[in-house]
Amino acid sequence: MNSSAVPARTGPGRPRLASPKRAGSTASEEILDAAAELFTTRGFTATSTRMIAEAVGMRQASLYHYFATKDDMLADLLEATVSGPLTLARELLVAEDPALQRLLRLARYDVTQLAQSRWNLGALYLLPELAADNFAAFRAARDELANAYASLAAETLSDAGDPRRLLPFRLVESMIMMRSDDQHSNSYSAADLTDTILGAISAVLR
Amino acid sequence: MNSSAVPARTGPGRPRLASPKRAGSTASEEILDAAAELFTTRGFTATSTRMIAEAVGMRQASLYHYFATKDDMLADLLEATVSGPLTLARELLVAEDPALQRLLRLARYDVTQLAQSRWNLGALYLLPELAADNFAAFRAARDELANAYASLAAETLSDAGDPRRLLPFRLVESMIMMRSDDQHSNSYSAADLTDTILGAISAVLR
DNA sequence: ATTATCTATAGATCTATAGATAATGC
DNA sequence: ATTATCTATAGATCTATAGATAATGC
Repeated sequence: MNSSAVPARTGPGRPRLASPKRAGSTASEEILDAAAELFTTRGFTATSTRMIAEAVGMRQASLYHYFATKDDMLADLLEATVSGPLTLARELLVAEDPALQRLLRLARYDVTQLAQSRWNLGALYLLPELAADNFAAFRAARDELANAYASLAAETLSDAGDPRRLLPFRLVESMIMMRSDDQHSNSYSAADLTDTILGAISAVLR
Repeated sequence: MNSSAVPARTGPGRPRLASPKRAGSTASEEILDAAAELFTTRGFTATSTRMIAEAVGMRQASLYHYFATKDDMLADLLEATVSGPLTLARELLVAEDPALQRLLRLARYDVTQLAQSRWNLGALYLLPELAADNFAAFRAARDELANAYASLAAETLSDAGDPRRLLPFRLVESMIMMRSDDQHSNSYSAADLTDTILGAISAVLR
C-alpha cells in the first residue's frame, strides 16, 4: 500500500502528482481502463475528460499527450472489442470444417469475451454518437463481423436468403444486454449463459 | 405551406415566434417528438435542451414550462415504450391459453411496436445514464416485463430453472439492434423479421 | 386572472491548446 | 534533447431560474 504522492513508475518526463491507480502497464492503458469504466457506468458524453484524468491520477490536460480527442479513446476501446472476433472470423470463413461447427466456434469465442471482458463495452455499440467519422473503422469492423456470422449461418440453411441467418449475431449480442441488466440473469454463471446462447443458435438454424 | 412566423395553434398564452414544426397535438407531444428524434440520432447527453427547443420551434427556456428537467423528457419517452407491452403482459400472465401461445402473443405485440415506432427508443435502454433515480419507474417496468417473459417461457419448459427462459425477451429486443444497424437487415421487411423472431422463440423453447 | 410563451442571465461546466517544468538519456 | 507531465486559460457551451409579455377567458 503506497500512499505517498511519489509515482511508482519511473522514466523520463515530469513525475505525476498522484501515484498510479489503474490497471495497465503504460499510460495509454491506464487511461483506456479508466475511460472504459466511466463510459460504461456513467455514459460517454456524460463522462468528462477531467473525470477520466482524475480516475487515472493525472491532470486533465495530460490525457492529450496520448489521445488527440475524447472520441479517440472510445474508438480505441471499441476497436479492441471487435479485433479479436474479426480475426477469428476471417480464418473461419476460409476453413474446411462444417459451417455450423465454424459458426459455433466463432460464437463461443465472441460470447465468452463479451461475458468476461473487464468492462461491458458492448453496451456502447448502440450509441448514436458512433455515427461520427471518428468511428468509421469500428463500424466497418463490426459490419464485417456481422457479415461473417450471416455467411456462416447461411451456409447451414438450405435457402441462403433465409432471414434466420441474421439471428446468430443477435443471439451473441444478447450477452451484452444480459450483462447490462443482470438483475435476473445473475442467477446463472457466464458459462451457463454461453452454453444457452450456443444451444439457441443451433436450435434456431435447425 | 405556412411560412409566416404566425403560429397556427391558437389559445391562451403568448404566441410562439415560429410556426409548429412537429408531430403532436399538444406542446408536450411536440417536445417529446423532437426529443425522441434527437436522443436517438445524436445521443441523450449530446443533445442540448437548446437543440430540442429549436427542433420544436420554441425558445429553450419554454421547455421548462412542461418538463422540470431534461431527464424527465427521457423518462416519459421510455415509460411510454414499456407501458403497452407491460399492460398486455399482466393480462396474459393470468389468462388461460397455453403458455407458448400467450408468450408469442406478447412477443408479437412487443416486436411490432419496436419495429414500427416512430423512433427507435429501444436503442436507449442500455444507456448508463438510466441508473439515475429519475428512471427508477422505467427500470421497474422493464424489469417486470422481462419477468413476465421469463415466467411464460418457464411454463413451457419442463425445468423452470432452465436458463433458456431468458432468451425470448432477448430475442424480442434483438429487433432494436437490427433496427439500429439496419445496413443488412434492411433487405427484410419488418413483418419478415417479426415472424423470424417469433419462430426463433418457438425453436429455442422446443 | 390564467396561461404559454419570451428575454436575459447566473453559475457551472467542458474540450482542447499554449507554454512551463522536471524527469531521464545521450 | 527528449519526454511526460504540469499550470493556466480561452472560448464555447449547457441547464435551469427569474421575471416580463402577449395572448385568451371570465
